[in-house]
Amino acid sequence: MARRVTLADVSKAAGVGIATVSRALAAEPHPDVSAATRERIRSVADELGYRPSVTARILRNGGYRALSVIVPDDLWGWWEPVVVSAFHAADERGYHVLVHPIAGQQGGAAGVIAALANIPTDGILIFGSTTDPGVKDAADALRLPIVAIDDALKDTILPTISVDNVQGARMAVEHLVNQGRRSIAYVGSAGDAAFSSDREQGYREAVAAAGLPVDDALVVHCTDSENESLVTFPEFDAFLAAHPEIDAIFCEFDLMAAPVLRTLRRAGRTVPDDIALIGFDDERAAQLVDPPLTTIRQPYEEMGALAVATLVDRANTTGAAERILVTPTLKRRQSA
Amino acid sequence: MARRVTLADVSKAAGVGIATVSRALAAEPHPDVSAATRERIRSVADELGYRPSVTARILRNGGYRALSVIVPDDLWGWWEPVVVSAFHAADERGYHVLVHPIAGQQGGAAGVIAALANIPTDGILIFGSTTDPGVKDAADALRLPIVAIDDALKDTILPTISVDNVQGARMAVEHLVNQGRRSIAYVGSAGDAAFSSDREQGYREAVAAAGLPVDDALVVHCTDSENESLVTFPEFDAFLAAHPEIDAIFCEFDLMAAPVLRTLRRAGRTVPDDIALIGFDDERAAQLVDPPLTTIRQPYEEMGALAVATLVDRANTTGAAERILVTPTLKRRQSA
DNA sequence: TTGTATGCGTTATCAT
DNA sequence: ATGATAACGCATACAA
Repeated sequence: MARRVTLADVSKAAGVGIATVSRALAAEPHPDVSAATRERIRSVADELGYRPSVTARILRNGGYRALSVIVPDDLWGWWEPVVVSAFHAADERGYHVLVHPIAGQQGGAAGVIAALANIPTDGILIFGSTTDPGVKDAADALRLPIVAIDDALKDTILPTISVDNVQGARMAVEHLVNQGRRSIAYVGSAGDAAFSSDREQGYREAVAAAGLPVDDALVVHCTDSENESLVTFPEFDAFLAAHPEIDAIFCEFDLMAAPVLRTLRRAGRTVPDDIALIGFDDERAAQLVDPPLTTIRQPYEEMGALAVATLVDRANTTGAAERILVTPTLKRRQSA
Repeated sequence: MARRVTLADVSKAAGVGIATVSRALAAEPHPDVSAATRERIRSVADELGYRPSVTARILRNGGYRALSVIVPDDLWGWWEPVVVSAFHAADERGYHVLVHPIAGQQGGAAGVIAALANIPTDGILIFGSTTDPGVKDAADALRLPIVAIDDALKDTILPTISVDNVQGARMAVEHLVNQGRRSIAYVGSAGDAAFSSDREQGYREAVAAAGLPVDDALVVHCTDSENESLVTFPEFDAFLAAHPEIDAIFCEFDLMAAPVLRTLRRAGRTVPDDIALIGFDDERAAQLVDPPLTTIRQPYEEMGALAVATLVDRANTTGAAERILVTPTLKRRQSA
């Protein structure tokens, strides 16, 4: 691997001073370098294959700012709009944005953060903070401010931005009630994620608030299959058979709607005429299922901007592990 | 914004030489610095909030290598596995990987590349190279090697890695034929992308090779709706009504299968019993539709690794604008 | 118009 | 065990 070509090399080859070369090659050429020498220097630089050292430039000029976004292996598509809005917010503040997929890297999220030691960056935005305290430790070791976007954890060890899941669930059920639905089922996951219990709680609150009976029998928990071949949820299959009277379903998140819809279809039930269906998240899957899914949308744009603002403004502060809640909106499509 | 704390600051505050501080704070502390002074220096550094300058470190030590991956606004999920494999391939060679979403940045892809002038990077991997010659110009201006992953363009101005679309389409049709299907329709897009004509060509070749009549009437081109509310393709609705006799469909890409399946369902046709359906790409959508889609999978892992290899090995070569074809595989699910 | 010298923050070499 | 100093590659203030 040949040594890199520097200004000194070009200057020597062109028989001029280093400073002249620097001036001639600047992005907007210095006005007081003669056109003749500039052309000559340029061609020499070309010949030698000169490439300026971004690193040296940064060291000399200062002012390089970057934020690192750490994204999980799955959920791609979920966080796309968040990253985009984070980009814009960072841009406005003169920050670059680096995206680092965890993607099976050594040590998971904490490992990725540790690797940031060798990358110029000034802050970390991480999706789905795990319970792993190593994440916080790794960030602390680098003295980098960190904020998470996550609603899966009950106890945050990081400053965290989350959607208000209870409120979103209430909005979903209220929409169903407004459509005249009276027997509303809840289809949730079996896990113990915070968003899971929050959404179920919101469902219960809204059902009660509508003056409808809160019936535990109308709450189904489905187990997520490990492999992709999951076509329907056995739990929901059984539930629907036992409760043909329901006229609406609130799915804990959009992805669950795909298997649920398959079951409904096989049972000859129509959506939304027979049974209305509403999801949560408004991710890609919502547009792919049939019919397109009415859902509760997380305010992704706001979340990204908020994360960057928190990160930058907090750069010199100690970041308390508080949770910032943002408000979801109803996205109406055709399933309810 | 306070000036950054440097080694000199710590050294002054601790009353020791700069070198000692450097040694004490090194990742694996130098053995010949006394434990006492090390502890003292550490606590002083802590107090002052010292953060090493990655930039200065790089300048001094050299050896920093990075590759930039430029990803399009849509298609997230499509390129995820490619990026992941690129990560591993880059890692093996000691390269970092930076991901840059285009995400409405000034000047599109070319603008993103131009902005790389201020980011330490040694090569560019771009998804879906556009016809924009500005992309190549921008990369050339930075003297950065660039390779594209794309199968939409006929004439490549960049070294490009593509899946063999003709072969993939043939594989799809052959699979259908092997299932005993005899009246196979082609549902494609109306655009003039290279993959579009290639896949249609592969379809025609395979139909002919199977001794089946190649009937233009069995080829439908559907117009992509701009807004997301596209539920079915009017062109396909009409086609199905006119050709109830078909027993199989090859969709140009997975995403088209969602609207097609809706039409089929409304017409009371069952998949795969009545009509078999096969897609192309094996992206997320394939697993969400009902039934899960049998499809032709692009070898994403291979593509990412190949791109990195090309980039790194080509670093000092002139990159000819050749096209490297990779072979797809059949991914069997339930629609055919 | 062009050249010389300095400093950006590190680490490594050489002294001490 | 620790300190002074050179060098990484660049851009600029200052001289010429």
